[in-house]
Amino acid sequence: MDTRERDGMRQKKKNDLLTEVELEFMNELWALGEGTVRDVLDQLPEERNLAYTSAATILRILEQKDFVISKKEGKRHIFKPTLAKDTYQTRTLKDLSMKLFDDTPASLVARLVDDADLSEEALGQIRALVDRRLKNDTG
Amino acid sequence: MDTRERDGMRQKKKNDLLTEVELEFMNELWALGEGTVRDVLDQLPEERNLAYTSAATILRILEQKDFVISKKEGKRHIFKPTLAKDTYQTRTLKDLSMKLFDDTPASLVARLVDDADLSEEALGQIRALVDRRLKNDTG
DNA sequence: TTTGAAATACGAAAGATTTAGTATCTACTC
DNA sequence: GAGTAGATACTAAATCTTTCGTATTTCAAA
Repeated sequence: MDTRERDGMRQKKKNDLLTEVELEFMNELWALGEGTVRDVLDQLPEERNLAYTSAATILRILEQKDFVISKKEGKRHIFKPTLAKDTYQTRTLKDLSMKLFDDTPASLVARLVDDADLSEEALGQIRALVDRRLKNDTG
Repeated sequence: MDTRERDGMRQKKKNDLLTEVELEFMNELWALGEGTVRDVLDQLPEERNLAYTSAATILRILEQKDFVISKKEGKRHIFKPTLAKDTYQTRTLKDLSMKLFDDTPASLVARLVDDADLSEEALGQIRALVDRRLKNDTG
């Protein structure tokens, strides 16, 4: 009934994307470089009001899923991302492009530049980025 | 303890993003324009193997969440998206930009054009899009 | 008008995610 | 060494997501 249960493959639903809360935590760790439960918790906005043990649980889960590793220093754990934010950004864009933009990245950018809210400045930056990349490839 | 429970606001956790399976279904509806449970089910890939009643449930949930409306025709329901795919694409990009790209769309595009897998063709298309938008704004 | 195939309505099991409580451990201070 | 502040380990409740079964309804053919 479930694909994963057949013929002994038994892979645990390749979950290479972060959940909402996991991403929230990874963002703090990416900003910090590394940190303890307390460090991450202190980065969260005032109104977040998350229990210390909840934060510890999230980090434990991130470690189980191999998004972070931890080393012990004294009595506390220090957590560090196992992948760069860049890498995860690329992965996410590929996924989004596939699921919502017919696997054509150009249409993703099309939607973005059609967005009325996009500033002239942002538009200029985008153009510069594309130009640079095109030059580097051909030159 | 939960923000939504305070001071009578009682808004049901503004959930303007689709879950994975919901998106899968909306993609079919966007492609079809509109359709019955059977129509959508028939669009899904062979190996998906989803029970008819499961599909019906997903569509019911989508209607509860106001992503689709239905009209009755004979004994069956015909479901139709309440928002255009374009609109949802923009919404998703805003969300992603905020959560993973420091709210700067340019850095999202930066990551996209830095992706080695991106074809020359896609890059050209992207450039054309940006150029056109810039011309339209200034001209 | 009976009846049967196909549709809907409803409920709920199973799994994933988010949050937090209780128990335990650890290092420092006295 | 005993006590304690603060950390981790483990368990689990609450909610959300995904899936499907059973009961009921509906239209149309015989």
